[in-house]
Amino acid sequence: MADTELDERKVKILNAIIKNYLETGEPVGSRTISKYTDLNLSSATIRNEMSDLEDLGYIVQPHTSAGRIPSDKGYRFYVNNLIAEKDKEVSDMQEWMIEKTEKMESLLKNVAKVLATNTQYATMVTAPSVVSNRLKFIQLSAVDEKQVLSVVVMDGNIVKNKIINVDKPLDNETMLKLNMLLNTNLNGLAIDQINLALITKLKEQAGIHDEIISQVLESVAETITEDDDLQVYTSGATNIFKYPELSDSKKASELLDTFEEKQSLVELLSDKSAGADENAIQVYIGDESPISTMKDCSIVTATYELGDGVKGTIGIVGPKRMDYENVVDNIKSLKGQLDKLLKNEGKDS
Amino acid sequence: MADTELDERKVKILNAIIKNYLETGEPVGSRTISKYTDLNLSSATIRNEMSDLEDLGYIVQPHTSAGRIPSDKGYRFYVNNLIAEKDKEVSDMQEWMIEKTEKMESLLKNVAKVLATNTQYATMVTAPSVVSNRLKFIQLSAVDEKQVLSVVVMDGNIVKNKIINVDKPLDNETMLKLNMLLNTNLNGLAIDQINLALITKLKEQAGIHDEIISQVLESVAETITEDDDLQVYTSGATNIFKYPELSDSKKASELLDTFEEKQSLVELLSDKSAGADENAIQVYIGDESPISTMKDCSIVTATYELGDGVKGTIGIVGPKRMDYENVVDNIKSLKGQLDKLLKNEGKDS
DNA sequence: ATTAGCACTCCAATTAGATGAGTGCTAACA
DNA sequence: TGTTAGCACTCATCTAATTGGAGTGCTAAT
Repeated sequence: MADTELDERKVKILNAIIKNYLETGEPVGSRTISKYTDLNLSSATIRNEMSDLEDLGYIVQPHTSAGRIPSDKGYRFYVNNLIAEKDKEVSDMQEWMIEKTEKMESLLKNVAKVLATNTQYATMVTAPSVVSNRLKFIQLSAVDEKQVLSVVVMDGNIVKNKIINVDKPLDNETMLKLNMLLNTNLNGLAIDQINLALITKLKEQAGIHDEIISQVLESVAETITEDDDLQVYTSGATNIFKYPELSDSKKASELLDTFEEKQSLVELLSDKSAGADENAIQVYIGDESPISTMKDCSIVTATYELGDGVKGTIGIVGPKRMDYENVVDNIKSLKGQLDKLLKNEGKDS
Repeated sequence: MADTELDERKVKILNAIIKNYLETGEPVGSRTISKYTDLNLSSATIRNEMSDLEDLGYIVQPHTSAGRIPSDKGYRFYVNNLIAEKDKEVSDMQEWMIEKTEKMESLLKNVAKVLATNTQYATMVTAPSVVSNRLKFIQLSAVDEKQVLSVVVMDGNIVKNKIINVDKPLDNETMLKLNMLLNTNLNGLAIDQINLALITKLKEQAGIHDEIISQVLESVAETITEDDDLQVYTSGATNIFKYPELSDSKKASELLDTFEEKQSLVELLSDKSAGADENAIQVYIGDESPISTMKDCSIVTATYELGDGVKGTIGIVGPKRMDYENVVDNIKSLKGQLDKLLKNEGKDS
């Protein structure tokens, strides 16, 4: 549709306006464009074209007799073209990051940090959602008379533990039996494969200890789903102060608040409403954002995968005039690396 | 010393000035004090006294012909008196918080949050330092051929795990033996009790598996000390926007940065230089702060204990005109609860 | 279709008063 | 001797008026 209403010259001018605005953050006038582009057109001509572009809704004037700035529609046009263009290459950088992959947690923290440093925007990364991730290992151990420790290891060496209280001590034999039972039946299963039938079967086999099994299972489920909703690592939130249009006290405070609160970030990152292609990079511009405190921002998100199921999400929040090109590149690169890193289960330590 | 250079009337006036400034955040003038206090003195007299107080360094004028605001020395005087006065009572509130004590981590997050909500300042809490904390339980398990999972449980149910790579698979028997060895020798020991002699002894007993033992021990040490330095939970950092004197773009950005970076917070919270009494509440006012970005803030910290050794620290950062009284009360109350909660090892779930 | 020229608009920065809270000092008073 | 009233003075803050300049829209000429 854009192709029909914009001729080539308008596209060029629009791009020039946006690029210039991305750099300066100031409204851009006709004279600037007249020189900035290689079109060799006078400012007057540019003015006419700009007037058209404004009518079409791609740019707006903050006030009469100011330059133009891109509207959300303008940004959208720019981004769409950009992504279409860039969808081939996935560069390899930041390899160094992989060294420090001791734990999922520190890995993700690092990812957020690297991304924030590279882009100078605020970033966030969700921990892989364990849905459709596979169990690798389960172990119960008696810590003392009344406490049992359950350790669950998932693919990708995500380890979770939980302490369960029991009424009376479990003897060694029972412990062994339960461990055997759990491992033989559950190993290699994805979470959503643990259904009621399986649970019933397990309980039967546990005999008089069925109650313990159910407690354990409950705790396993709990262990896994627990506060997965809350596992978001953020970094570079204070970068927003680098952009005057976001750093007035009220806006900055609200923004930083949502970054600290994290809950709404989870919702944002797990938002599947808009995007058709699950696997692609999502861009929310201004009002497109599902979070009201980010109406003046743009958000770029992408999901990374592990094994078969969809896993986690990385996201970047910045001003609308963010350097989409750089951001998309960075996210793609990181996404690629995470995919690779997490699928390769041999790698760990 | 303060007693010698300040007579009772000056103290009253100084207190009045500080209290008023705590409320308003505006420089306070002589007329205000003249009415505010029950001294029945004219503004002129107050002016004379204020002039004296300024000479003595307790208050300063932001500029000629403005009211006075407390200097760091003034705050210090106020705080010293305050704490001396309040050192008896430890109130009990926020009992509800205890319910959610599933894990140390979420507990501490909650502590930070509660404190931030109650005080409206920025707060931070360090995880208990495991030095001189006792080992309760160790378990090694083979996850697959090349990976061994080590789980370490400390007093207070702090659980840490780590995956160790091994060259060749360990058979069940060896595993059992190693577990036995580790648990019989190490359980109940504090970290600093695991010395070279003990390690040598363990290795000897492990026979041909001494290398594995040393790997495991290394990993245990690593597991425990790992990034304990980095375990700081913060909350309410954005509260600083509530205080105009801190919320100009530059200051706010720097402050929030140190809160995000966390590393310097660790140093701050583990700073033992100033305070004589380890167990008391520490107050840093303005320049007394070891962190340069907090020169315009005041910081209140306190340590909480578990078992025998010193444990973690809680801290509050706010404007110099913070409500010291409320803050101290809150910290004391929380400190008391944490002490109680963590010492009582029966409680868990 | 493009361009030069010009009047017009409006933001942003500057300046000039005006305001008022607060001080320091002096002189009078109890 | 300590306290108070009075007064001149300072200085941040607020308001309004002034200005400069960037940028536009329109028109007429090329």
